[in-house]
Amino acid sequence: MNPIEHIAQQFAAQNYKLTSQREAIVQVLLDNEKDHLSVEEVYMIVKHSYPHLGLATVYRTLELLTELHIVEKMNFGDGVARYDLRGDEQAHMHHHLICNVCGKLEEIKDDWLVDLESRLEREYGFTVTDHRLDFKGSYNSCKSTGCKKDKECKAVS
Amino acid sequence: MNPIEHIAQQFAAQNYKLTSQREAIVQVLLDNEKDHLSVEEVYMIVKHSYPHLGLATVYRTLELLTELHIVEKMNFGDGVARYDLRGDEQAHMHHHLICNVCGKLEEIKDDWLVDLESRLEREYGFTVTDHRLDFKGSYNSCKSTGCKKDKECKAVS
DNA sequence: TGCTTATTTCGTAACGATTACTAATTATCA
DNA sequence: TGATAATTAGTAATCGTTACGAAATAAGCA
Repeated sequence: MNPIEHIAQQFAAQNYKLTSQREAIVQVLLDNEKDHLSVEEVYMIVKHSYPHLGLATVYRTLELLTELHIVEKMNFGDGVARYDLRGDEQAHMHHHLICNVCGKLEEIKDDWLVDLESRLEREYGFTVTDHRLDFKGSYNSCKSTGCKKDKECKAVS
Repeated sequence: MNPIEHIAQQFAAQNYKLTSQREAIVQVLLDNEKDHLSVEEVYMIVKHSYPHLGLATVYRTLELLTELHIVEKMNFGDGVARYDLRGDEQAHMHHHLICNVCGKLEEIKDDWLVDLESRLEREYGFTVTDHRLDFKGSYNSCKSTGCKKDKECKAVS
């Protein structure tokens, strides 16, 4: 089953319709899976395939996708909400490196925290459903080569 | 040296003055060290000791305290910035538990991530200067007793 | 002490992201 | 088809935050 079909099923399961507008927005997220797009960015991109789509619809759709746990809403302190598609299995394996020099945001998928989470269960009586782990710092290569000019670097702040 | 004096030194070291308004704001933070106050909350509290203090001054002062690394600015997804005094040594030992049931926010000080951070250094060539680790989930006691009525629980969202 | 200059504060206007609202459009289904 | 519900578009309103100009306060110096 391709990703769109899978998402369509998740919509149907909760009695929501995957309209053409919503599908266009989801497609933008799929096409930019590596990024953490803001509403405005999604809006600009989706306009290419769906010129008449309204900004409020992007807000509403991303909110709905968040409720359905198809995307994760995040905030990196730059004043705008950012959204990230997330596979069901990745909830506990999704971390970030944020470079102070170039602003690049790298996503890391690893199961670093499972031990900690079972420890929270034991020692704090706290059952973890989700977590967030961001590291701020700098790539050693950035510090030496002045990576600010690198076009690959996309600042988030 | 008491905390206010220590902070006064940090101000002086960067050629800023610890005015009476700034001192009143810092005192509010010291008095509520366990909480993560928003600007509006600081504003409401500081009015008791300094009725004429303006909202913009609270914004400016908290911004300045952030620059001086005396407080940490955080965002828990409830649409407002929150601020937390932080000791110099705590940068890498400062995590959160956020309860989905009652909204309580618990602060945990532990050195859980030092191993991970040295691993990032080795495997990613990334030097960590700061991190953020939030766990969302629920206290087992909350789930069973309906902790929403507990006055200790302070919602953040 | 007085004068000058820089810093800080105050109140409010402006800004930008987000939400709310109304009318229009589209889908559902009896 | 016709009635009802869901969705969208466009825009006004809201809310947290920032910017701005004028007034107040502090610092430097003759």
